[in-house]
Formats: sequence, structure tokens, C-alpha cells
Amino acid sequence: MLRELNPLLHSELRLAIMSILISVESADFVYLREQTGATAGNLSVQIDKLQQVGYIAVEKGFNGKKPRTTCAITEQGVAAFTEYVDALRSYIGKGL
Amino acid sequence: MLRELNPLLHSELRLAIMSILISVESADFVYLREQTGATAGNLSVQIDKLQQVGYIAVEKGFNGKKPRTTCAITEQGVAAFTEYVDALRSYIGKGL
DNA sequence: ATAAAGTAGTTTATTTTATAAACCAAATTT
DNA sequence: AAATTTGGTTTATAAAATAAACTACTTTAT
Repeated sequence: MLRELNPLLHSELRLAIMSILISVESADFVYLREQTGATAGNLSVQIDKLQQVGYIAVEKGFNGKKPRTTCAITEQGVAAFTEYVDALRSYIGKGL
Repeated sequence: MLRELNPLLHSELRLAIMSILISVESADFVYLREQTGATAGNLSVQIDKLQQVGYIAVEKGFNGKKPRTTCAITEQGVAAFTEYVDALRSYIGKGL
């Protein structure tokens, strides 16, 4: 009846990152920090985790002279996110 | 855009407890343990937390000679749960 | 009657996670 | 050239989740 919630996605910040990336092709570190309101440290850690499990792809390059970290969701990430959302349904019912 | 998720409800087990209690008038400890698959220790702790913030009411009585802990969601709990679900929508899109 | 096992939990300890604080390197501003 | 800002990472601390151990009975078997 109640499905299991992927603990990697069941975290406000990681969920926010995924939620943004699923609708946006790609986003850089600064944009994600602004949109989520997270501290840079926390964001850095959580991006790392999502990358390590293959839910997002991270590219480090430069924007002129400034470092620039760009993130994009992967196929695996889309699948995991979709399943997470589906599992959530078992908790919150249709009516709500 | 992305709403904040009540951290008290953003926990798989506490969410499960609330999800069950919102549709059931009342449920006892054993039923909750069975339905959630949680260990008794974890369940005990999380029930305590939900009670301390007033989201559920806990009654300790006896069923014959056996101790019996009964839980029910409160009005506050319903409100909090409803708002949590609403906030979730900002992360997962219309699909829900 | 008593030892063994089961029920219904709570408390304490351990592990995991999240968050914040401190730091680094380079670029920009004053 | 000092101070500040940008774009992060690393390390330390706080908070959570989980498991293990324990309490206090009750039931069953011997």
C-alpha cells in the first residue's frame, strides 16, 4: 500500500534540484543556489550526491574567467524522479 | 516558486503515520507498526514527535491486560498534512 | 509452579544526513 | 595593493533516523 520513497530524492534540497533540472535542460550552480535558497556548501554536497548516483551530470567549465558548474538531469534521473513522484501518491491520496 | 516542506512531515515514517491516520479515525501502535513496516523503536520515537507538536493525539490504555497505544490525527495535524501536500505540488508539477 | 517465549512498548547508542562554518583560489572593485 | 566578491570545496557540528538493548508484563509449555 505505502510505497518506499527513494531516500536520495526524499530530501528537500535534492528534490528541489531535481525538480528544477527536470524542467530545464541545464542549470548552473549559481542559478540553483538562487532558486533553492540553499547555502553554497550544502548545494555543493547535494549536487555531488546526485551526480555520484548518476541522477545528474555535472560539467565544470569556465564562463570567461569564472568557473562555472553546469548540471543537467540524466535519463536515470528522470526515471528515478518519476518513480519517486509516483510513490508519493501512495501517501497523499488522489483527493488531496 | 518552490514552497518550503514542513520538516516534521518530510520524513518517510512520519508521513506514513499521518497518511494512515488521516483516513482512519484512529489506529493503534501495532497496526501502525504493521502497516508501515517500521521497527517498534523508530515508531515509538516518531509518534512521540508528532504528538509533541500536536499533530496527533495519543492515548495509552489497556486492551484487556495488554497495554494499548491509540493514535488519532488532530485538527492541527490535518491542517499541517494538507499544507504539506500542497507544498509538495510545487516540486512535482501538476501530475499529482 | 516455573522456565521459556511472546507482546507492547521505551530508552539508549550508533549511524547517517543535513547544515553551517571555515576555507581556497581567482577575479573584481576601490 | 588592499578589500571585497564570486564560485565553489572541505571540514566540523547539529539533527535525524535506525537499530539494539532493555523494561514490564502476559501467555504458553513443562
